[in-house]
Amino acid sequence: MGRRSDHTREQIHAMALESAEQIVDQQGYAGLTARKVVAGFGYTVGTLYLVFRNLEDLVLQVNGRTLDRLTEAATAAAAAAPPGKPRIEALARAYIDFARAWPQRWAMLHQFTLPANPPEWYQERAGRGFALVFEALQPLAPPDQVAHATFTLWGAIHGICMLELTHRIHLTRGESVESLVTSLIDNFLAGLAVRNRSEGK
Amino acid sequence: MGRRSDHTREQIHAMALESAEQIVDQQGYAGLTARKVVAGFGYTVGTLYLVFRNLEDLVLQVNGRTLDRLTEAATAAAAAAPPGKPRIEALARAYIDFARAWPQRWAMLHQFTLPANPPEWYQERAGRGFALVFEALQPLAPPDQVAHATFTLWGAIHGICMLELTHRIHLTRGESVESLVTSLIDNFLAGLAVRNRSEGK
DNA sequence: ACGTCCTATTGAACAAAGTTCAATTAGTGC
DNA sequence: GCACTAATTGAACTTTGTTCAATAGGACGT
Repeated sequence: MGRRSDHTREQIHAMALESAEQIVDQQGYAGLTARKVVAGFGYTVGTLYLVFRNLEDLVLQVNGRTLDRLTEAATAAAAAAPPGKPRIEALARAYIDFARAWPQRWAMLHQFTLPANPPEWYQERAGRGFALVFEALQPLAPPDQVAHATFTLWGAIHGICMLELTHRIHLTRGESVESLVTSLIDNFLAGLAVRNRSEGK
Repeated sequence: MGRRSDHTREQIHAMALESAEQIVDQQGYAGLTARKVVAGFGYTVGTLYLVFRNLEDLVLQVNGRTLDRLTEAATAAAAAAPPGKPRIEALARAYIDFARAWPQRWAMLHQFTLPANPPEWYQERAGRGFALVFEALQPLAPPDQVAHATFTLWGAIHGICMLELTHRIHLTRGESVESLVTSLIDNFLAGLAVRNRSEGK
């Protein structure tokens, strides 16, 4: 076949991303191949390289979308919760729910080896989640410690999710991710409050 | 060439693991190929399959060794520190130091997709680090909460390490991983103490 | 010394992967 | 209807994991 013009470049670009997401959902990152992606929307392999520099580029963009959706869910959750501790808990919950709803896309975020110099837009998108936690922590920590506490909480919640979702350690008994994260937040915020009180004296 | 008998199967097995580790250190998990591994100690590709079922098997065993070494370092660190909070801090430090010393091997631990049913020995080795934290937390949490607290701390420390080592978020200013982990431990343990005191009333 | 096994090791061969690009063919305009 | 153009193709190349018939070199008996 030759010229078809059934779709614009933008449409092909979008269809490729969606096809890729479907494959990742079903077969994981390891099951993603160039030929499968294009077969998913009725084109052949050469076409993929009209729209992406290479497979790495495609994966990077899929991950970018995943980050966007995660941020979107987290933003909505934060807006619906009252400020203070409930909002922190809502953010954590949103993160857990997202990872559970899209386990393969979430896993790909971490399995993919970023190129040496990740593009600007990717780092920007990855950082947006951080900003959400930062805002939510404002009323709970002294101004000069908010950034520090944000990194700590953010990393910690992520790490706990990882425990469950990689099945690297099997949580027995009542140790759900929810209860782990709840106790982390409880203890961390309680500790933050206590330590500031005693320092204030 | 034909029969050489320069090395026993055990020796070839060991040389392959070492060669693989060297490649991973230099070029990362993505740079690891069957032919490179055997070329590293002067054999050809077929030989690899005499000693490993496939590449996945090899990677699993390399990861097993990495886990062992991490556990070893952590055990030594825990033994050298007095019980209580200092021991927790020593464990965290050992984890951070290890990840910094062997960034590529550490990264491979997480980039590698475990097979559907990971072998028994792998899960056992992955769980040993957990036991160390569990013991160290004994004097700091009520018996029925130690396991819970262990999962929380373990996950949290891991998550914070991930922040730095994947360069997914750049830590600016004074936010070293050390200071983040220290504040996590401080706040978490302080919170644990406070909440238990008030519940005891 | 020599020939005969025997098996450890080889490396050619295959399938499947990413990537490229000359050829092709369906639109577009005259 | 014809020529032109560029969107799309898919064959071709490289590199990968994996297999296995062929081979070469050691061991052993005579």
